[in-house]
Amino acid sequence: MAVFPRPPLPGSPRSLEPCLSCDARADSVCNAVDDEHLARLAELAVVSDVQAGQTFIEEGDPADSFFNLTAGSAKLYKLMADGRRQITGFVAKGHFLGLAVSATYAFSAEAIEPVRLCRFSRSRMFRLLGDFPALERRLLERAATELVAAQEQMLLLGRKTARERVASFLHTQSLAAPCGRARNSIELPMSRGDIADYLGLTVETVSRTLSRLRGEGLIEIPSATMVLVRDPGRLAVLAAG
Amino acid sequence: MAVFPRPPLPGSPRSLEPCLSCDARADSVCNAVDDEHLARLAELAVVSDVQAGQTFIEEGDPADSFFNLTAGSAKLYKLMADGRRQITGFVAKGHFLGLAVSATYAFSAEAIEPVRLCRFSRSRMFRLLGDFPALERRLLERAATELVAAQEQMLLLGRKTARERVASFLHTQSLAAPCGRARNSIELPMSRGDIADYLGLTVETVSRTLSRLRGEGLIEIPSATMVLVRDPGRLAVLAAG
DNA sequence: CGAGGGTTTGAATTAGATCAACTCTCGTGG
DNA sequence: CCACGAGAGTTGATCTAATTCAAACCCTCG
Repeated sequence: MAVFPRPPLPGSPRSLEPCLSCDARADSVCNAVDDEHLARLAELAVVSDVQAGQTFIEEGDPADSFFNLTAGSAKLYKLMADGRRQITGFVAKGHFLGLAVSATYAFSAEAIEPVRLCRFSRSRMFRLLGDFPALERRLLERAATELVAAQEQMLLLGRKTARERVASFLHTQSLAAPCGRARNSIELPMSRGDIADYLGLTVETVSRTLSRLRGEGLIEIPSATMVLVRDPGRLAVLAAG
Repeated sequence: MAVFPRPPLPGSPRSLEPCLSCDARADSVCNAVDDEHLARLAELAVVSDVQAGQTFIEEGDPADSFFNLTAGSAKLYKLMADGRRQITGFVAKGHFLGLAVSATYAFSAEAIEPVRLCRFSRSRMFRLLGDFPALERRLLERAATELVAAQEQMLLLGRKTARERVASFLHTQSLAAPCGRARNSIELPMSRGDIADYLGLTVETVSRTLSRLRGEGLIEIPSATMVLVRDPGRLAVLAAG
């Protein structure tokens, strides 16, 4: 459970400080803006906290804001009328949200762990973007990166077996590990249900598949939220099909 | 079979003309550049033609070029080692390709119908982009649009039934119809195999599902490459699940 | 006319879903 | 401290949607 040293006061006077000292800055598009101009960005940002389990973007709502996630983690998803859900991604510190061109959000977002985020007015942000080409470039790079990830996920969802999907997921998670964590140790803040909805499977299949991988000595599962990769090589091979 | 009035001569002197008179310009990111500056763009463009069935981007190859598709249509896809294929999108006139941030292409591209395309050196293009913020903005918009489409496709691949997938595909195709075509008439330049690899299904399932939709009076199939939507409303409902 | 794609249809098979039971964990309160 | 309950996770048995295997059926083109 993350604890925030500086609980945000809604409507509190904005200052440059939160941006300069933001520990998500290095991972974020914001670091395309140098210290001296950061104030322009900071005065647009409204910081807010979101509890675990709370939805902070609702698909179909007017897309007024950009978001920058500065702490915690969240899931992005789309829902069908009957409740079927597809999680399109998990996002962590430094991730930028709300690039949508349309007037409404194309997905929902819900905090998995307590989240802190910077909210920017879309219209003001767009105006600002004109003055910061480096920032815009960074956004373009991010979008391109996400597009590549999305294509990889389409391959997974369209063509991989359950086994390959779970292996791919573990493989990707182990690569995306925040540095300074034990090698081959994967933290899974999301539930099995979330993993299932991300991989286009059911909870049961995810659970069974994990158990089987454990039975084969590829991984260990010391607790439900932690996986140790015993054999990264074989896992990678499995993931690739 | 499209016939090009002006067969490109490789190495032919580049002029502004091909850009000014390009009939893909209206659909393309290029129209963010006004007439007087178009020359800057034109001098970077190398026009080339690609036959149907020919691959013009190979996954894993060095990503040296951007492409702008000015005629014809193509499929983008990823392959697994054993030949499984996921088509991540079909692209037509006006589509921009090759935004990848990494040093290599993340997907392959193959012409479905004869394709004409403008090739731009990535490095030169990026340099140029600095002088044309409107162009860069347009790229960002495109990327965002594609990201939204990709999320929709993930929902389809992860959570929709075969019936819903085929209905969604027909629905989307009917919306993306080039204007000036008969309402409710869908041209399908791609094969059943391509559709299957796009929807994460087999050829047989696609064929069976189409037949069933026809049996139910939702569509007509006057030829393999043409579908008439009899009941767009019910199709849309089906597509949504 | 016949060869060879692409497409359609049918029968058998199976990976994963569904349904159902059980376990584990963890927080609450007696 | 332990009993209890609720939710998440696991495991087993059955079922089914879609795949696989197999056989026509078309078009198109030489």
